[in-house]
Amino acid sequence: MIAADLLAWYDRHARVLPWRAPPGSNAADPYAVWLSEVMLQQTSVATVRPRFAEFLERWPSVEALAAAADADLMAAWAGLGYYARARNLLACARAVVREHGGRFPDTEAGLRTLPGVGDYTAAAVAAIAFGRRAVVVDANVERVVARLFAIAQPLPAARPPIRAAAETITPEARAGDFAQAMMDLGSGVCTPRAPKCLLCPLRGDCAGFASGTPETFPAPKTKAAKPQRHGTVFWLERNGAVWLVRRPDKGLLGGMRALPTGAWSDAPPALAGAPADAAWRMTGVRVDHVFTHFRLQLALAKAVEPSQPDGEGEWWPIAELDKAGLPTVFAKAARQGNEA
DNA sequence: CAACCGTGGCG
DNA sequence: TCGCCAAGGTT
Repeated sequence: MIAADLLAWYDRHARVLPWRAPPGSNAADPYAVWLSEVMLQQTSVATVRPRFAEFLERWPSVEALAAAADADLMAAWAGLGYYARARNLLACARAVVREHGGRFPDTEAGLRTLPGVGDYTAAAVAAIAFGRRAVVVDANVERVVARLFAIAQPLPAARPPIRAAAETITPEARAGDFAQAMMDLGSGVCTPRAPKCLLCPLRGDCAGFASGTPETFPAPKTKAAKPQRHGTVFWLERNGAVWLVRRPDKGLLGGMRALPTGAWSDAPPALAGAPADAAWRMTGVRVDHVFTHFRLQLALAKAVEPSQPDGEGEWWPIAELDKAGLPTVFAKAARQGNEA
């Protein structure tokens, strides 16, 4: 009995995580569960742990979060990546307050209508916060199930059979614990490489283990090479302050505060796109950064005492740059721009 | 369906 | 050093 064996293992080995209800308690707060699930999308537990605590202290309820200023929320999310999550987080909190009286929908279908809540998150919140039976499938569950049933097709073709198999082992009772147990198992035992099968409570029911090569499931999807792109980042300084802009809501680093940049191209550019007339100096500093689907190298240009910059922006005190909420690539550029 | 969208840690 | 990977969602 896979679910019973897994739940017994979970009762002994569950990770203690701040967004989980204390052992023996059913007091999961839907707001905290939802917030943690959004933060955990494609983001490691170790990264989320301190940021979750910051958010929950600063915005203890969905009403408090819904009342946050956009700029404050975006700055608080800086460094976590996938910034559409932050925009959707705010839109979702406001929808819950305005359209649902401040209470999260308690069904998978109701949750699924909220911004930033997809199939996985709707199922996870329904199961963990509301005790609903829901089939929760994330990357951990995909791997565990592909091995349990020795599903050999490559992703994403393997998703429908994986989901069908997950459906057959999801219990009616304790569906939230079952989902978290599957994720704990995938994270710590049924790992992508070198799975620890000798520690696994499901070893006896695992077709992948029986095959002798459990680590080959699921077959990986082929990944495209990352192209190299280039651009210029502008450090514009006056009276101990630097000129910052806000990026458009859509696209890369959307909605985030940033240093001005020119357009990006396939080859090292010059000063096109400078935010003001000034005695620009190419510093020779290069800022390298890797995004999900391309590499970027920014050449750092620097100037002081310019004319009034073109367009919208703000002079930000250099001594307080750590409070500006810059995405990592611009935090790196700013640190080097200040020294160059 | 596939492209787009960040970042940090680890082997 | 570098590729892989993570509690995915949107278009």
